[in-house]
Amino acid sequence: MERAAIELFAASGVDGVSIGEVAARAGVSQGALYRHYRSKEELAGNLFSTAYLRMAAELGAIRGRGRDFRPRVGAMVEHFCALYDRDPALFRFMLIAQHNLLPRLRPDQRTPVDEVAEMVEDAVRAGEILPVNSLAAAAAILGVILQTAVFHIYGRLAGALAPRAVSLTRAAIAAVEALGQGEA
Amino acid sequence: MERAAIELFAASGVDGVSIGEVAARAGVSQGALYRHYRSKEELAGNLFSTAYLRMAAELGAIRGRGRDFRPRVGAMVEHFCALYDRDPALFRFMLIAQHNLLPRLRPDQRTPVDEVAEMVEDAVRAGEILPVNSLAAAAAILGVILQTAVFHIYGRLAGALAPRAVSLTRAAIAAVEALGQGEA
Amino acid sequence: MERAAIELFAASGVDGVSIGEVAARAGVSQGALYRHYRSKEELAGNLFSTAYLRMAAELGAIRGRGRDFRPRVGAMVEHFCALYDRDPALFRFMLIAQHNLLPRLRPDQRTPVDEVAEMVEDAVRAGEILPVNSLAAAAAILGVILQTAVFHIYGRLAGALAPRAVSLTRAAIAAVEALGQGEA
Amino acid sequence: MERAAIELFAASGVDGVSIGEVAARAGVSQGALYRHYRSKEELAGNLFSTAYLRMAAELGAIRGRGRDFRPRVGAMVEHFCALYDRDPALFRFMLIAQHNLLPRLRPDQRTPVDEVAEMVEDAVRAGEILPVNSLAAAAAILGVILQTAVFHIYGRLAGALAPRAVSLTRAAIAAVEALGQGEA
DNA sequence: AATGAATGAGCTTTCATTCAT
DNA sequence: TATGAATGAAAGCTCATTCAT
Repeated sequence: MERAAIELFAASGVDGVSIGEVAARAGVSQGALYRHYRSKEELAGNLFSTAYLRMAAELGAIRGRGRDFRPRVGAMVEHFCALYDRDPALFRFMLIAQHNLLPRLRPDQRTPVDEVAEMVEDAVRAGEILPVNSLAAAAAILGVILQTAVFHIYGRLAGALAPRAVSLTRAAIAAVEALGQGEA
Repeated sequence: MERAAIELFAASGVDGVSIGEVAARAGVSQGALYRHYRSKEELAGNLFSTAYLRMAAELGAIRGRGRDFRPRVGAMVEHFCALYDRDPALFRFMLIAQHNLLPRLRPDQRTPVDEVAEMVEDAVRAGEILPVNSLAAAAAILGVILQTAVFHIYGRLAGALAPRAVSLTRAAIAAVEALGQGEA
Repeated sequence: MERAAIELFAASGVDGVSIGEVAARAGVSQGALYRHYRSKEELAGNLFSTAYLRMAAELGAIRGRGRDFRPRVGAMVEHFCALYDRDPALFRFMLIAQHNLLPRLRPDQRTPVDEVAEMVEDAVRAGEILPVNSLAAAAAILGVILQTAVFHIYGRLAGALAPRAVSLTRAAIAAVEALGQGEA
Repeated sequence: MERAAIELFAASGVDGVSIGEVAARAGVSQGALYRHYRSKEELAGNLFSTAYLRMAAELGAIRGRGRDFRPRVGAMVEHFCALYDRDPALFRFMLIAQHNLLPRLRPDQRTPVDEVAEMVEDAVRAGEILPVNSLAAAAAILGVILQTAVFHIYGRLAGALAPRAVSLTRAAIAAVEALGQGEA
């Protein structure tokens, strides 16, 4: 059921898919959906929150596994690539749905953005990189990764994302370092 | 009318806005909209195509004004920042709507992606940067810019985008150079 | 303008044609139609009444030209065939539109049905045919003619209607005579 | 639901009746109609096809029950009269709707016209009547019946149709025989 | 007098949601 | 508990009609 919803939402957007289509693809009745979710909005919101916060937790775990900036960025990039390769529909769903569903998160919930930004702050504190606005840096890191994923989704780039992980990591780090050089 | 539509589409997505709402905000009747656009889809599609292709043309003009890679990237980044600062609603509309509306473009129409990628190819040919997959490089450049804009939209970053143009340019160029170092 | 309306109404029915389509085919603006007719219903009603009452008047004239039953029936049949061959659209319009527009006629207006029925009464009075319900006889006469026209419209019968006039006349008269034999 | 639709369509034509009116008369919601028929056009089309093809099948059965021309015509006429008396709304619906809905039938589907025409061909082959164009003959037979029904619908003739069956049969046969006399 | 943009009511259709079975 | 028919509130769209120019 969740699978059916994610695939359809990824293809047509939440508003572009009816409950009937989700039920049909899931092989259950329309009414059955309402036993698990009180409304379509709750269905979409739950799916998004679950995936988004889980990604945040996984990035948090990566952050907890090491101390050095470069390997941490590398591990995060690899994580994004692995998720994309394993479940492009889920990835696309998150990219599309964030515009409508991000505001539903409670302000205290840790997001992937928070984790990336905090990792940058760690690196600044440790003197590994020049001082930099951590959110601006997070934007650069995520932008490099996500826009590459978008190009894969739209067919501009072919193949799996994982083979690009090394160069994406290098690009993300270079971008952050370049940002820092302006703060002097 | 176009303004009303862009602002509402930017706020709630095309599917999240009814023709009635567009008409009400534009101060005209619903029927009047259909004198100008044959359907809601055509309205959204026209608005998107116009803005998207215009951006491509402007990037193309920038490409035509100079030869050197770094100033060109700088001019493009500034162009994006200026558009964002001048019309954040239009910017947000393009970011949101691309997922549904990009497939409506004819394959022969030049997009911003094409222009950025070609600029990268120019630089490779001129020996200004190491050889690199031009689309991967375009993804890095656009990712750095657009994700920063997204953070502004969501309030993660404050103020205008223009002041960030210089450091964004540096970050974008650094990212592309870093990508090239992997191709050796 | 009237021509355009008749052709379109004949093809799709009055309700199936918009004022805009009539105006477009007539080469005038929509507003211009309202200078001549106060509403679409008046347009359709006027066209129908004019054609229908004119046909009645012409049948009345035929009735006035002779006394004998058989030649009168023949002249009427020929008249129907000629109208069909000259203007099938008008014929089809009358056949289709009567269901909606007949009730708009004033009860005192003489219709084709009245003329045919009265011709039958003349013949009964003159002893040319056995006594018969004149409306039942009119139904037989008109039925033979009109259903043949319908078959031409739908392509079941090909060519012009005029060549069938003689046999249709014979059939119509035979039907009336057969009706009369039951009244004994 | 079907009943409500037939009665309303018979009174005002398919285009003259809204789905809301059908639903109201049927005592269900508008949406409920769409569980059974995908569109108003499908509703009208199904009702027409069902009734029209059923009539064809019943005429076919009559044709199969006997061999001789006159009793067959009589049985068919009686069948039309009985249908009219039992369900004048359905009869009127078929008369009105054929102009729009006949083209929806597949060419291979047998219609009442086919059955009547084939019955005529049988009679010609058996030497019961003079050679005659079977479709022209079918037009005469159907015209005599249907135009009489039309007169009943419009109040020109009163009472039930069944009492007219015998004389209508005589008239129809006489008309066909008269047609044949022209072919010599 | 003619135009054609604008109106607003009404139409067909969809769909999230409910509920009897 | 699961189903799917029914609901009713919109939505997108059309169109007869009006009216400023």
